[in-house]
Amino acid sequence: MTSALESVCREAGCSAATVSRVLNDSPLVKESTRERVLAAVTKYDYRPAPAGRWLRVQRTETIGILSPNVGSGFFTDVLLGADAVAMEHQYHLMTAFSHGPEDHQKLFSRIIHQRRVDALVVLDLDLHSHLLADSSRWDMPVVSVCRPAVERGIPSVSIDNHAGGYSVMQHLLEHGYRDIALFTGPDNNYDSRHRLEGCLAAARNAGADLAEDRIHAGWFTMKSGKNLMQQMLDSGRKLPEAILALNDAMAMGAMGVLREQGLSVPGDLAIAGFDDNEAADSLGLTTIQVSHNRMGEEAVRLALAALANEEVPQHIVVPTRLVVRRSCGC
Amino acid sequence: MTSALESVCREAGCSAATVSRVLNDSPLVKESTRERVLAAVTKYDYRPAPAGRWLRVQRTETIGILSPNVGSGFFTDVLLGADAVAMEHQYHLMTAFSHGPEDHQKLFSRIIHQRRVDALVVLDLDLHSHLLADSSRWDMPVVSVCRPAVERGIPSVSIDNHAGGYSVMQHLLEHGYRDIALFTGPDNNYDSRHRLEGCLAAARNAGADLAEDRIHAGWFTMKSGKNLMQQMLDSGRKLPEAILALNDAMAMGAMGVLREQGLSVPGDLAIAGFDDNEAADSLGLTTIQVSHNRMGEEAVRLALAALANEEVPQHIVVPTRLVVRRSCGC
DNA sequence: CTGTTAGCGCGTTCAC
DNA sequence: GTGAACGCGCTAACAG
Repeated sequence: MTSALESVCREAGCSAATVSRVLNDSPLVKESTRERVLAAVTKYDYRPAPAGRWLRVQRTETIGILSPNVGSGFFTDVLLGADAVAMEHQYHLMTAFSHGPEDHQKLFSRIIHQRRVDALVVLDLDLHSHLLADSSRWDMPVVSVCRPAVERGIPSVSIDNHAGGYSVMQHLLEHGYRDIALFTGPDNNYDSRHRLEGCLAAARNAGADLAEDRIHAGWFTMKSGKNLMQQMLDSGRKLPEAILALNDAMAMGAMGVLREQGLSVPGDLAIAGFDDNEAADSLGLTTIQVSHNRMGEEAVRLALAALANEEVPQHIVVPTRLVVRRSCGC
Repeated sequence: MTSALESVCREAGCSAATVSRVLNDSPLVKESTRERVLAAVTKYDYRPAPAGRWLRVQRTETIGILSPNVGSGFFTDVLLGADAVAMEHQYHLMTAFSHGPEDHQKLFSRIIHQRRVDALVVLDLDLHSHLLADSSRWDMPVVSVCRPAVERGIPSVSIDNHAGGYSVMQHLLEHGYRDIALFTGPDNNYDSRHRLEGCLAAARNAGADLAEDRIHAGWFTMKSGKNLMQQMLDSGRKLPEAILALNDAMAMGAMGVLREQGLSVPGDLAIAGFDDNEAADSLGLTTIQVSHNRMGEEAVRLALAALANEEVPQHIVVPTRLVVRRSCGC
């Protein structure tokens, strides 16, 4: 059988090794030879099969991206940033989604243990699970996004949840609101906890006390925002002056219920969120903006640096920014 | 060097060939041997390196997914459906994004010509570009999502834009609205054209004529929805009774402007969209729902079928559904 | 500078 | 049923 490579060798009058050198930009090739080879490569439209290279160099030059969180624009934004950086470095991304915590194990073994990729970026997975137990045996760089896991020796990229919580709370306080209700995420949720701490710190600094029974835990979903709002209305208790939802999805859910009840935002009640998701602008929602794009970029940079055996910072914090719209009363 | 495979062979007292047979579920292995091998595999945690397999079988068992459209939940939904089906069949997805039309060429050559994947699902790319010229030479199954390319011999998955346009328009007409403005996408946009045709058909059937100067072309972005709405207000012309935006993003933009101007929806003006995106529910937007998930699933099914040399349908149309909320006046 | 050789780790004959 | 031998396509090491 006459492969394309053989044809190229014949045409260029050289061996396969030289063709390989030319295609890999080796400096050890005479200019005239290089030109002959490139001409032959073009003529026969020769493209090296990557599997051969993979086998030889023991690398796939592919980065996997694993995520449970695909319902919102968040994932998509991170992915786009990650893709851009991977692209620059001739790397590819492979995506995989866990369809629930039970799936993690299966995914990890398929992706990590099969060594189908060189490094792994993990989005928002609970790395404190048993999977982490043998992280040292993975023998593969893993970067965590949104779940700092420094104590495990896993570099991570996260956002400044504390500062974000602080500044949005501070803004509401500056409006003069004192009776502020908080819709948090699950108690054990990393983002929720840190955002909450930021809020409480801001309240403390302003000499405002947040009543414990004004803190309501939800699930960071639109539906749970709806539920919390509905419960608050049903309780018959006086409404707070403002609601601070620790993510936009819950804020959106709450706004939906208020709209249905004929209550106006911010007329009857101010609202603020956290995330600055796609809908925030059209809803006029005051919120905290995070560059998800940037998170993806930093994550891939960390992964690539680790692959190159460079020193990598253990933890990159991407800054947040308050975006003031009308829902807070501005 | 003592590889994990050698250890397994020694432990199980057999050759590498038998280990391979066991791991590939070959029926030609005695049960007792199989058990010994599996035990050894577990003991040494042996996992075949895929690169060797890829090289041997000339397949990567990976499906690439290529998309320019990552700003909304749409992409994410399709990806999730695609992932689920790929997963079932032990396939992986590799993602790549074109950052503008100039990029397509580069991406195609990296992904298709390098044969890094076995098949390619292309989202929403303009396949009528010059890239299609040599589609027959790709020698790789390509499935198009959102851009039927039957005439090119490329199977595709798309939504029933015509029926969707028809039913949402019909609904507005049933409300009694006659002066209806349309916000369309770019004139050359496939979805926009077909949705528009559906709308016009519905109007025709109802004996309602749509004035040409009530049809405004935008860019399917929130911003362009804002602009069109603002222009309409600035023109001083009497507002229409309803606005039908041919995607939700533009409807959201329009609603944002109306809110700023103190106009109420549907009080002063009814609005409907198309897509049923994430924010549609909280905005109370009447719209057309499409199962993006399903599109991803069908696309991967088509790709896998083509890889198995099965007969594949040339065109799968995913149905749409009218979702009635409050913005239309219901 | 270039060619020859060898081997990456599998799956697959073809003997036995 | 099983093992030995081969080769997938490429690149690193060494020789010249």
